Amino acid sequence: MSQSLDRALTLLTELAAGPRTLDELADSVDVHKSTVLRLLRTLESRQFVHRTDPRHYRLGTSLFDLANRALEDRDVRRSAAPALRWLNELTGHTVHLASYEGGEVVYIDKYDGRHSVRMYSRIGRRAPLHCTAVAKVLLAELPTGQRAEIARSMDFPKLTANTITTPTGYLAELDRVLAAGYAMDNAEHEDFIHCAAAPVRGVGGDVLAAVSISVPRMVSDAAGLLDLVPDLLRAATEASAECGWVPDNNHREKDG
Amino acid sequence: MSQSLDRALTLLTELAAGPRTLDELADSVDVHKSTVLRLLRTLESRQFVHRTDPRHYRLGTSLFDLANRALEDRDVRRSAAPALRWLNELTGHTVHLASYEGGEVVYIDKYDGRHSVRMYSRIGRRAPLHCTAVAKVLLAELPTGQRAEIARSMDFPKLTANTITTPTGYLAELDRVLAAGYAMDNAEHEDFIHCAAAPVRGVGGDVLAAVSISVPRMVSDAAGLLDLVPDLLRAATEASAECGWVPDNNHREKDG
DNA sequence: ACCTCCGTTGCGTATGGTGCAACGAGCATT
DNA sequence: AATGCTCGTTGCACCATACGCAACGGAGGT
Repeated sequence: MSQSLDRALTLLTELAAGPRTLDELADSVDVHKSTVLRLLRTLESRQFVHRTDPRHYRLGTSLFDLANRALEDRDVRRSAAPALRWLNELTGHTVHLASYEGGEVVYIDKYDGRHSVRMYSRIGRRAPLHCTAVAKVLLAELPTGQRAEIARSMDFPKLTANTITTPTGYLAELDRVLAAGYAMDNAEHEDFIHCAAAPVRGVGGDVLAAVSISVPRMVSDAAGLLDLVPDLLRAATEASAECGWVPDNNHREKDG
Repeated sequence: MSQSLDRALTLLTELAAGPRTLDELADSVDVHKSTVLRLLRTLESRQFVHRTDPRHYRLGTSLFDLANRALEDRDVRRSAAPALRWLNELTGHTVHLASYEGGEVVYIDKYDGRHSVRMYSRIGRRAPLHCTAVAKVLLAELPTGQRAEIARSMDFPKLTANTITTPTGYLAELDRVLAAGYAMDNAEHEDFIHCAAAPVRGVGGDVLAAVSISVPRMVSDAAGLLDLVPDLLRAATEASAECGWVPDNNHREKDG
């Protein structure tokens, strides 16, 4: 494990929170500032960081370039984009695309809704597993053993009155999602927002990603959210088709 | 300058182009694969890279998180978003936001148009200085000496029939931009697209960013593009207002 | 004009990163 | 089913490299 690289990554993470001075960075990594200076110089030469004035560093252009290049290469993202956009324009609500990788659920695309509500999400941000509709969709079709494993090792911080707080409760919820073909987040993450999510499938029928729609509770109640589910499913189906999915037969029996 | 860090950054850049195996990466950095393996492990432990299967690495979630977090913190971007969105929905064309930093012009936001034309741009990507409307806007108001300096050190690859290929031609163009208050890219970058761009100003009246609108030539000719300029300027003005700009008096005289 | 605060530099040291070579798992080929 | 290949992985010994220290110098404030 490379020490200097690890420190540099810490620096980048720190810089993501906003511009920093050399001293501040040295404190946060807890090494001598000359060391930090060298790392910063290397990062700067590759334009991963950038100094705005002599005393402040911030993240540089290479980082944005890299991240967005990689995002664009995600086939799901590109293929799903038109359907997401359609859903967003049709309903006016915020639409997300998330995928499961490396044990985490990550937002890989986002279309802001017309209601200017403050939303916790951001492209690249990790979504909590226990209280988001996208996570439920993405985990629901994993093998039963793996699901149980994940549920056991998860945290269940209670974020609202409705948050599911136990592994068993969560596994039961995943079963409901599996049966319904879509997932709900009944204000389990934030008090004022509820969501619905549906799977985007690839060639083999496996879940590549999850589309979700987030609606302020002030704008519509549970019934109103349910009314949007057909549109959500239509967008998800269209996105799946773009990803090569062929809806030959139902695949719900295949679970062992 | 840190050797291992530098190598790691090369690895990240390489991975941005798509998934790679250990050997491929070792070749591209030209070091022993065991060394690459260690670097990758460090990157993996911080989730900057992620292995999809035992043999392939790709960029990980931290990178997306970092980049987009930093992007969101850009005040210009957040402040300009509503105006850009408005312009995008009104015209149906692709809208960009770009800023000048560290000697480069970088796209920091993008709203896709309804015409599905292939566009060279991407958030985080660097825009060529000599043939894009955004670059012209961002460079136009720099001090004359700095402008000349930049023009001298620039490259002028001829990309289309209309590309400006000389420093003097470019400086003359910047003067036109300064006088007009907006910039055009008359298919100087790509044969089939032309653009117009206008400045977004901050409290002091200085140019924080540039908004641009890109239109396929198949859809509208030069006159048609000009017709869009008032809308473009309106969006830019609105974005500027959000950034704290107060249009007290014209500041065109202030140039020395 | 002084002082302080911080970024910067040179240098000696030993830590941490490197390449080597051998191992082993997974896959394809016969 | 057995063999050979490819490619990721591990342990080890060496020395290059990244580290901390301490002294320097410039900018900004009082």
